[in-house]
Amino acid sequence: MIRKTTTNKSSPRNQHSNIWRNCTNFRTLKQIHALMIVNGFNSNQYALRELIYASAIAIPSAIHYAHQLFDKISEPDLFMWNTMLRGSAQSSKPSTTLPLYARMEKCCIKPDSYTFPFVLKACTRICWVTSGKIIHGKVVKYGFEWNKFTRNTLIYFHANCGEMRIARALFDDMAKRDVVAWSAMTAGYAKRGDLSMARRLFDEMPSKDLVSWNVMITGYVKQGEMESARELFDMVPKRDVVTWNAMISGYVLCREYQRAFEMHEEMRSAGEYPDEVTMLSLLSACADSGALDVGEKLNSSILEMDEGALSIVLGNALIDMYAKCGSIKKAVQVFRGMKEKDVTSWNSILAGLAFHGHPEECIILFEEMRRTKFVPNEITFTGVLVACSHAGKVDAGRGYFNLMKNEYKILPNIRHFGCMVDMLGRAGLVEEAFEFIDTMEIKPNGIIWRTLLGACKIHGNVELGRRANEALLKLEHDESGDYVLLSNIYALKGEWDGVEKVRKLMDDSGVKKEAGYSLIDSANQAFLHFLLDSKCQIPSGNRTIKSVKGKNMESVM
DNA sequence: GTAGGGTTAG
Repeated sequence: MIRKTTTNKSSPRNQHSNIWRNCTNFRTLKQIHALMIVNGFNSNQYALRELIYASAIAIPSAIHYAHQLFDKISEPDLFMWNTMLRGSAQSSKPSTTLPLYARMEKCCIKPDSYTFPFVLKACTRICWVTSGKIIHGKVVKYGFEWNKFTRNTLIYFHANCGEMRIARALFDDMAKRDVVAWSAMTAGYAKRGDLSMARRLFDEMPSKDLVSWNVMITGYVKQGEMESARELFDMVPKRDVVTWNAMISGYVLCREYQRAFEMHEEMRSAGEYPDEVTMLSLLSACADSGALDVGEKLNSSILEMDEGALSIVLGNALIDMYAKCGSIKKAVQVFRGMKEKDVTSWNSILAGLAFHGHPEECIILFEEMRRTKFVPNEITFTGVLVACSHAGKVDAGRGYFNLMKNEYKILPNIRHFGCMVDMLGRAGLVEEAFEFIDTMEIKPNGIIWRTLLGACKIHGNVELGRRANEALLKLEHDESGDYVLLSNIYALKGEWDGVEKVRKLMDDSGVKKEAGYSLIDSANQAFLHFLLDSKCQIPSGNRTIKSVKGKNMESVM
């Protein structure tokens, strides 16, 4: 048995209403909605409040439905607006919160003390610094800066987005600092890697609760300081699932998979139930270590949860785990069996096929994806281009590369270029690969030149090989002399693991990765106008959202 | 009906 992360919280009103108390899943929700329409309650304000609450908060998977319902309500009240903001902020798409708030302002609905904590939570989750600062201004304008909840959320926002000075000023200027404010500051220092400052706050806190302990433990875990984390873990007066998850994810991060698995056993013995997050950590441990047997057991546990309803994230993690453990058939089976999928589900299976010996199937499945509503992203194309490279399909690869740029407006990143160079090099088109590098909008990194160098060796092109080698040496001399030195030291000692680590470090940091851009859709126009109204400078025509590592980042304006 | 901690794809 594992417990689901999201609990179905009931509003006080729900407790008085049997029909809503029984509304615990999407199907029932739709039935109740149908009953409302049939019985003429679909314009009753209280019934609508319940309906919005159930779809936006109580049943997290229904948030999309909540948005559709909400759009049809002619004059939603403040409670409904706040409920929608709350639901959006905690959903998988927090970026929908700000356009919603902008619409609220446009409708001349005055916010109350509940409004801003939700909006700020969204800004924090997606690190929308500029928008969050504008919201901070609104908080002051409407006079909520002294509201305890709002102020704590503001501190958390600034601390989490790297503005420790602002967070500190807000914190110092508080009449009564509660444990939430202390924990927010501790988390902020820990996040920027200042563990000694974080620890000082943690030790100075007048009182600590479970969350403060978890914040400090997580701080150590994120910096790989597992010994300190363990020390606190042994000292903590009470543990919850988050405490266990922090430790498990820490051991996975520092590749101590066996310890992570042992922690999981220990956790169950202590009577704590794993949740979705525990499972995600453990599945990634299986994927990285090839522990198929453990992965299969986890799969069984997951299926016991919630009458076998598999969440999208867990389905995605299972696909990845099976693919990386060499069980590609099981990976496809999980993918096919998923009732709901997202773009990550497609990316997981496409990458699984591409990287584990099934490039043709990857390409076929990608064509299937294009026939669905799912829009591929930059990660999708990494998988597809790898598949073309491994299958030797040069024409298809060139086609998909252009499709990505022209149809989906995705700027190719260093991995995409790497795939193309690899593909051309493998096919013996070394000269074309060289010309291709010349056309790159971003500076080639070590991987690109090494790939080309390898191809030149195989195909016996001495002249181009020499040029690739020169470029590689120049790059390493210019940008990563220390890394090379370090790498050589490892190599001298025969520590090839170290060589690989340094090389990875070089390739990850040596090249400035350009962010991909995508257009804000028309639904977000209200948000744009909101930003413009807020005297935020946006150069004309620069209506962009940056997409970095799959996460939407707001424009830097 | 409000705030803080843990998370999957290259």
